[in-house]
Amino acid sequence: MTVSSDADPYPVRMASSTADGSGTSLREALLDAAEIEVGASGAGGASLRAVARRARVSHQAPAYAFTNRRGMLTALATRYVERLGEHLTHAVANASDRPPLEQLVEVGMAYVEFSGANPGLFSLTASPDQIDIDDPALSAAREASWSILHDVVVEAQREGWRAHLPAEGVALTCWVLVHGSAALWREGWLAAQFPRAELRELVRGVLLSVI
Amino acid sequence: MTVSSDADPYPVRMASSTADGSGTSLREALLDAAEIEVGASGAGGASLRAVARRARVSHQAPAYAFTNRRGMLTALATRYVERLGEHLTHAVANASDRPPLEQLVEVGMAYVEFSGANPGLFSLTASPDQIDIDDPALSAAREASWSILHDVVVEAQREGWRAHLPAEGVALTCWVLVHGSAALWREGWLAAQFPRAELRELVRGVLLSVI
DNA sequence: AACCTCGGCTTGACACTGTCATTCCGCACG
DNA sequence: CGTGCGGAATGACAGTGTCAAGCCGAGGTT
Repeated sequence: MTVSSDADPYPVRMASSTADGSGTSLREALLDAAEIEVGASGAGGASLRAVARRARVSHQAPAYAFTNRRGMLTALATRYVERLGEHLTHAVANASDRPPLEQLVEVGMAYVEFSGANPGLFSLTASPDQIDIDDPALSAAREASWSILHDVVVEAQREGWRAHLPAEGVALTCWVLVHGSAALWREGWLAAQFPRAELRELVRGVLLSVI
Repeated sequence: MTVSSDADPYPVRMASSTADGSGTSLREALLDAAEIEVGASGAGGASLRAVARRARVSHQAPAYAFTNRRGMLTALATRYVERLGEHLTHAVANASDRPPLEQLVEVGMAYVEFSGANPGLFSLTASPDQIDIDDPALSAAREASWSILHDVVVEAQREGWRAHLPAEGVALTCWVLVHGSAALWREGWLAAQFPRAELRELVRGVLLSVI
């Protein structure tokens, strides 16, 4: 049931110095394994030992690298939020030649699409009992993503859209809309009321009804 | 570390017939225990055996009653959503003498307040890998809660508010707003940008900016 | 060259968990 | 009086997270 017999348990170990840029250190390899594990078994399904097996290291290596299961999942959530930020940045760049309000919709769509493409990681990020939501790196990644949306809102306000409202409040409303849509979809609330609705169309409708 | 020595392991067992209304059957007692457990240890912290110990039954009783850990958590999430519906109903009733738009705000506030008062259960409901989001009872409870909000929206539209838009879409937008606010708050996204903001004021602002 | 040191990883152990299989027991019915 | 039978208890087992200890090779010191 497990692996075939016993063939060289830990085949390769690279120099740990992590100084050169040859390959990512063990932490990155473990996060890669954890991401696959989360994608396959859900947010709570990534066990330290399963990750260790996939990365072909000892069962304690992930716990040593991240101090904790919680630490490992927090690092994974952080990486997800960082990549979310990159995704949003690309969305803004791709729509840079269009009016700011359409850029805003595009950012929102990118947010929802990215969460829909990574349901396990999205749920993990939404599991305060599995990760440390006060982790500094995670908070920094969140702020980076937030600032992207915030800048687009400021740009739209410069064109007169809701210019009389504070940018933080407007950006928060937009953030709430896209995050709420993604969360409701993921959690199954929309299956009954909107059975055949595509997430993309649904969010576009919600966004446009407010904008 | 565990319980003190060994004093009569399973003190009381009531007739299982569940026919009369003396006390709730074992299922309800187990759900009570599970709710305490979730409140203390988070959504993922409620183990079958901890629930069994708290309810003073054998370690297998919860699994037998709910077939599964997943089944137990699904039943708990269902009870949360049912109570959420009751809470929303009360909020509507308490604001029945006010204009529909204010009723709408009150329902939204009630939603957020209820989730804030039960953070563990809210997170549980938002954990698709721990519960069965397609469970019929859970879906029914969701639809009941949804219909409350939907009715308030219809009432507001009857007064002319967004009367030209489909009620489902408007209600969805409101739902997304309140759920998104509650989720972002719970998941720690707002701690950095809005450090001293109270959830209640924050949601009121978001709701009013859209309405 | 021999020795030490130390960080990164492994090994071993333990309590705890979810689930399967089996057993127990009170109660309605023949 | 048996006698099923269903709800619950007991036993067992593989997995899991984490603590503690051991290993081992690279780098410095003498």
